[in-house]
Amino acid sequence: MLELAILGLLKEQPMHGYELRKQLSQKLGFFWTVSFGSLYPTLKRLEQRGVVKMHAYGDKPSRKRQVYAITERGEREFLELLAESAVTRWEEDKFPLRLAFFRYLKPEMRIRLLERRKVYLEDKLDFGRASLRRTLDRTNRADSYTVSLMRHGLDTTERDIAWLDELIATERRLLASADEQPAPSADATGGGGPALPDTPDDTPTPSEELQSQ
Amino acid sequence: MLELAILGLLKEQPMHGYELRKQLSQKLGFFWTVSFGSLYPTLKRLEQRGVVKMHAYGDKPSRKRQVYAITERGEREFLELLAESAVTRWEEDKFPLRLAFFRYLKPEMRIRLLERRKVYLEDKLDFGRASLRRTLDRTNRADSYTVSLMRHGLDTTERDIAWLDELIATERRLLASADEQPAPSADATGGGGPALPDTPDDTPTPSEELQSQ
DNA sequence: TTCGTCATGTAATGGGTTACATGATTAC
DNA sequence: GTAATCATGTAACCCATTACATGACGAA
Repeated sequence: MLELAILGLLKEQPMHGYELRKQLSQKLGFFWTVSFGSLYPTLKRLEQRGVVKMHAYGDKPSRKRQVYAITERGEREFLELLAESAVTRWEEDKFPLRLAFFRYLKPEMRIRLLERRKVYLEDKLDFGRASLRRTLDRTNRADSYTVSLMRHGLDTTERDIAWLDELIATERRLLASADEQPAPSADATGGGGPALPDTPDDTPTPSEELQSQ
Repeated sequence: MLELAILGLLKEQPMHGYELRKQLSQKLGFFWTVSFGSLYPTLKRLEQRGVVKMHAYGDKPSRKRQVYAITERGEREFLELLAESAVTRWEEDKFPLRLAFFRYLKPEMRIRLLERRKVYLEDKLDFGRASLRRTLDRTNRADSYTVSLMRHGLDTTERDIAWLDELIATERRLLASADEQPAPSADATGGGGPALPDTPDDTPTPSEELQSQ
């Protein structure tokens, strides 16, 4: 989780730890934060693994500032992490982070991940509905708090799925319009409202990234 | 988290570990599960702390079955845990569990907790809105996935708050009607639809539990 | 001069997980 | 007889946290 986030941010530009954390709080902070006690050791681990490399500024022990940059190996690992590979406990909390870096994936892969997520949520929904039914059957006077909680949970999951459906639909439209006119020029997405322009801030090409190897 | 859940379930009836986990999956499983590797050590810890006590059935090393029951100290600690005390990282994931045991709290305490939760969610909402604004301002073409994610997150939080408001309103109504006729008899909640009957399955008194000391 | 924020780190702890190991009992 | 489920546990690990420690720099 942390590793993916670090690599994703360093991909945009080299940074030192403190700055990294600030960006993390600003860009991903609305659903996740990290402490320094976790960040610094992780950076060292990443450096030893060779996915980032560090350059220290400031000769004195004071005024030190260790700027990290992503390496080529790092770029590769980032994409692997992002796309799937070591996926344990698939989602629930990790998914938003993935989505935040979706622009680095090919549309096909995006759709694949979105649909996987959907399957997961639908399973959750089924399980939740079964739980609710069981709870209501088990006794004529089920605990009202639990019931309310379950209903609200089901509600939320349903909305999550609907949201996913929108994302998937948009993605498909994008894919279709890209097929029509294979020229990778800008504003090919059409005018409509909630389209996904798919253009990052200050990062590589909008249409044809991914898969360094 | 686990401890609260264990105490809450043992409060209903004594059980052995395996059974405990099954109940956990059935009753709270729609938002949380535990592995045995976590459950058994926790039970031992709880026993050493004196909040549960164990009675082993089956003399041979085989056919063993260790039934745990909550102690009086356990009852006290349970209520403390449930009501607040050591509240770090207040909520987000712990709140649903609390709610599942809300019937053991006095209405006043319930309202207090619900409102605290609401404050937390409102802060989150403010923070989220600020993040979104910042993201949209920072560049004319913000990353659409992040934006969509943020909007959906805000949406979800808003609905969470609305749900909380309902719970709070119901709770207040309950409190008001209890004030009118101080007799703690049944069906004093009124007829209406989404009222909270507040009656557990096979647990103590419906209106006047809590605060053993 | 004191406070906030920049900047980096360590140590202890928390709260779980997965994988492994063991063995009895029940259902097919 | 064999597979699923009942039943308990241990060891290694994961991924984070909090609390602590250090020190420079800029602004009030």
